[in-house]
Amino acid sequence: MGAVKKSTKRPVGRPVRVSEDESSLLFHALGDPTRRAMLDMLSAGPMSVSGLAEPLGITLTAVTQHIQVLEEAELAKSEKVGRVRSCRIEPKGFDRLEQWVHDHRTEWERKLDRLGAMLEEEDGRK
Amino acid sequence: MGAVKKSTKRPVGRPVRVSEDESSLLFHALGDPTRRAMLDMLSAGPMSVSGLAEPLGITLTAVTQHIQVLEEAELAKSEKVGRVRSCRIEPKGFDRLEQWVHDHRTEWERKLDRLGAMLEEEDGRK
DNA sequence: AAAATAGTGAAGTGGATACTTGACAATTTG
DNA sequence: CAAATTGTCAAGTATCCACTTCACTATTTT
Repeated sequence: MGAVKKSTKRPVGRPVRVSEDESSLLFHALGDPTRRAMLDMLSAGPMSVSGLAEPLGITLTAVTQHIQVLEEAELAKSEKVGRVRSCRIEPKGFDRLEQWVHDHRTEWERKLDRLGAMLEEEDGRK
Repeated sequence: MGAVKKSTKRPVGRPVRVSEDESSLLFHALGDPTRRAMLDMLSAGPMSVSGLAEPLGITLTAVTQHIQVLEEAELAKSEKVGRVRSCRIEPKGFDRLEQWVHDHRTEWERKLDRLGAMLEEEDGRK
């Protein structure tokens, strides 16, 4: 029986998710059209889970799951009053998105300007 | 032999993706930390696939796949010169993100202001 | 031309995700 | 209280997705 070889191989398949950073949570939450539709509905005012579920044509359970994702991203909030869970938009996540856009605009755009200049130079040289 | 019942059941499991809208492509692309890291690297200037792969500690294949996702979202562009594929940032996707944020800010924020007013009213009433 | 470099394509792996169902719990309503 | 309403929990399913490996092609370099 040979010694057990210490596997040097990297694991195959999707890497284990250790802990998700805020940006990933945010973009992931917004990446689903159903969730974006929910946010749009909520932009008209707070709604119950069933109020959201019916026009979307999905089950209450599905809506609850989506709400959870939105809450993790701080794009929505919900609280239970009686037997009804009332959902509403929360601005935090949206603010964070704006912040991200702002931060990266400055960072990338400077480069893009430089790039534009480079391309113009090339064109001129041709 | 009974007639084959026309299944009224909704299909179970993840719905098959038909065609993805631009927003989903965009948010999905940005939802992955590796891809965001790639964009940050590219913000310093164009890089080859292997140039990206090495510091990220993933295979060339993985990088190529990520680049494809970024290209679909119009966040990056790449072209092959000789045996090297040179990748760079493309502004279109980013512009679209800004547009999305802008559109939804007006739409949601109006509501949030109204909501804020309502809450203040409630507090005052209490 | 041989060897090294850079990338591509197809196929596979396993965790994540977007749903469902069905059984149950809690709150209203008749 | 019984029935209806509203939601929750646990578990299951099909698909997606972020990787990998391996075999291969195309371009430099020596």
